[in-house]
Amino acid sequence: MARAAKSKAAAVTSRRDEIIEVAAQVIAERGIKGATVRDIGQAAGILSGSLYYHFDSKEQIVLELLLPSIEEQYERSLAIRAQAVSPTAALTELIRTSVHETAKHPNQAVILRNEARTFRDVEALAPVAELRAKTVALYVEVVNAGRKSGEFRSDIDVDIVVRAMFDGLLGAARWFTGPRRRKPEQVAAALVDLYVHSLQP
Amino acid sequence: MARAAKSKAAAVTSRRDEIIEVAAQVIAERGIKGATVRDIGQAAGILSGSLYYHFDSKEQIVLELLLPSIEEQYERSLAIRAQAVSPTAALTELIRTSVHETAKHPNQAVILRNEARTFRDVEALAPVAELRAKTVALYVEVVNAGRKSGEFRSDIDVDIVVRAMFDGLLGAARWFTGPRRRKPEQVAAALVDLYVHSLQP
Amino acid sequence: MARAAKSKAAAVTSRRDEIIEVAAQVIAERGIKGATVRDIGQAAGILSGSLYYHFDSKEQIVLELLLPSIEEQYERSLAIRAQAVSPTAALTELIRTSVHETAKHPNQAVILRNEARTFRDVEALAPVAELRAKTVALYVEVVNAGRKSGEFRSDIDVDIVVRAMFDGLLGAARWFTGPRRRKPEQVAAALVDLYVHSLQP
Amino acid sequence: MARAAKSKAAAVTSRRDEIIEVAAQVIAERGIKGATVRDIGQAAGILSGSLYYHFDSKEQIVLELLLPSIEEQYERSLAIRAQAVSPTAALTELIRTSVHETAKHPNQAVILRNEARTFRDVEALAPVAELRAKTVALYVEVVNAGRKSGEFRSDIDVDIVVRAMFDGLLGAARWFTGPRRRKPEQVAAALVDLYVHSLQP
DNA sequence: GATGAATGAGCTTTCATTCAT
DNA sequence: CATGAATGAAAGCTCATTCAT
Repeated sequence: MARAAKSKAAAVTSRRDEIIEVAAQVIAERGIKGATVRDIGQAAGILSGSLYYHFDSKEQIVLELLLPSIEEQYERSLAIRAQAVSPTAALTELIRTSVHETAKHPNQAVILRNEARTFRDVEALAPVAELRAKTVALYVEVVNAGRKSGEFRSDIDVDIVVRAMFDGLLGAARWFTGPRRRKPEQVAAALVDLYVHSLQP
Repeated sequence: MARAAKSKAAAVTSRRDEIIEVAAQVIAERGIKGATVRDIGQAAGILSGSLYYHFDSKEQIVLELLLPSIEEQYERSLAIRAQAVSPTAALTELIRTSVHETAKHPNQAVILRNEARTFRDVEALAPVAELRAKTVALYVEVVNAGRKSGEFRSDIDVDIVVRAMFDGLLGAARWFTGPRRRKPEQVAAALVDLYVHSLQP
Repeated sequence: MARAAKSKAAAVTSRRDEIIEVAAQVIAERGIKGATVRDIGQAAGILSGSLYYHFDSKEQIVLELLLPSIEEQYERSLAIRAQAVSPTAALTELIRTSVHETAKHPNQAVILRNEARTFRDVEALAPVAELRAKTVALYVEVVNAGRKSGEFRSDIDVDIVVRAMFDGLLGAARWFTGPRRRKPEQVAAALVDLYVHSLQP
Repeated sequence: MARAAKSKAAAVTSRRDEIIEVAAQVIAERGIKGATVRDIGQAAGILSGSLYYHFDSKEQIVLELLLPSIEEQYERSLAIRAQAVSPTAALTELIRTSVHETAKHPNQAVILRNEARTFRDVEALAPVAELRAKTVALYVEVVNAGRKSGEFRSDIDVDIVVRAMFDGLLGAARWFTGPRRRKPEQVAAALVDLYVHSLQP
């Protein structure tokens, strides 16, 4: 009976989570506008109308599929900055964590990369846009700290550099899907090297 | 009369080009799927149906709006590689040109960045996808040449570095639209510095 | 100058008639609804808008293209009935004339056959429907006369027989267009034989 | 309860079939091009968009509405030819069956008569055109058999006669719709008499 | 007489969403 | 929980028609 209860509880969350996982894949492939609720339903093995038993709207599915992973990422980033012994160590760890997170949730990363405009325009997805902005701001702060401490070059345009870095990180999902795969460590190492090296005097 | 003839000649190409320019802006703002032909028509000051006097389909508008600028960019890239005195000079010039091109056609750049998936999936837009792939390949070749010549570090994953670089360049449109603008030279300099520096031993 | 005037006069009617002839072909091929004014214009070598210099509407083109030939046919039918020495001779001549007329204007015949419904429904084309009805009535009268005179069998349902005959005649255009052509005399003979023979005791 | 189950089972096929039946009527009245999906939806009591829950396209509706009845007719024709004791008997039965089938599905017959061109031109409707051609061919074979056996006159142009016959049969729907109705037996008898009589020496 | 550009109504189709069963 | 059927709004596109040049 403990077993039954457990599997029941598991199943309860599972159905929603299953749908979310499947939706992430479909939406990563076709975009938010391009992925229809029929597509999502079909991939989940139910009719599109049945999705509305689990979710209030398509937007809500998108939100629930993105929010946990970027919240987690943002909180980890906060922790990293708080605990890091130096800006260099902080940035290194931020990049590394970002890449590993992307490897774990490549579909979410793809959506995040491609639909920034949607997050700005669709009311319901504002939290996503907001967390993204906060994450970028955090990167900027770390780089600025490095400039002050002398670890990073001072003759750089921080905004431009950080945005370019961010764009590079957002594209990393490419290495964890489809053909030409890489190991997360490999990608993380390459990007840490690229960006940290470029900031050093 | 020379003047009249001239303005007449200008008007001949003008209507189509006007529409294309306006469409680029609308589509950059809302995406290919998100921008309706009604939106485009309204921005151009005509009814959506009237667009079909000038173009066969929405897809054709997208194609005509993208193809010239990426063709130009690709051909310039070929010329740069052919004429550059060294891989370092070549890469520097590639980045600089890319940024300036982006500054000249920011809407096209935004679309190019956000809709890569669409180019792959929509038959009619295949030429765009193809040119993009060829441009990436050209960057890879230049970086590889630099590694062989010893100008660039040999301990890098070229694919990862070039893709990250490309992602950074594709995002540059952000600095030429909306608020927080930068001068093209400034952005070009920052990105040249970022990427070339990171490749040097 | 007589020549010039003549060729001018000829040209004046010619343009309209040219268009009508070309329209007949296009409409026979694609139907009244299916043939667009663009199609017609293109076949005539002008833009669709230019058709409206010559005609008030698409409907008017259809009307002008059909009316002359069915008016002529109706009047000939009247004359035949008036002059014929017997119902058998009359029917024979009606069928023969109908086939030859069809051979001369196969496109009109095709339209007449396929769009009877349109003539009923479209106000402007009412004259066509009316003339058709009158022609059918004339056939009925001739057959009835033959029954009274004893030349034709009296044990037939005149309405049914005449309609079937008419359907057969309307389909004759098939032998004067496309592949598998026949000579008008051949078709006329075959149909005279078929229908007259079937009416004889 | 048996009753409930039955009506349920009936309802299962019912919705699609209801729509098809209603579409047949609307399309017979206005033609394939002239009948809009809105017309069909309205006649079926739903919005046009809802039709697409049941069918993929308007073309599919047309196909499903025609195919069963002409398939049935073709197969019956095959059976008749196989079982008939003589060409005369075969032709008699072919005509009789055709008329009764037309009486049962007058809307389909009207469409079949008026839209032959459409079946040729619209890819999706090719099966209809094909079956029609095969049916005509079958009639030709039967008449040819009769000529060889001496039952039918040998001095006729078989193609012309059979086509005229076919045109007459296709028009028979007129007697089963609107005013001036006839009983199927009456029409069948009249047409059998007309065509068989005309073929006999 | 003809063109080029546009209108406006209407077309087929798509899609997020709702709801009785 | 899920289905089957529908809604209603909106999408891309077509087409007869108009009109200044």
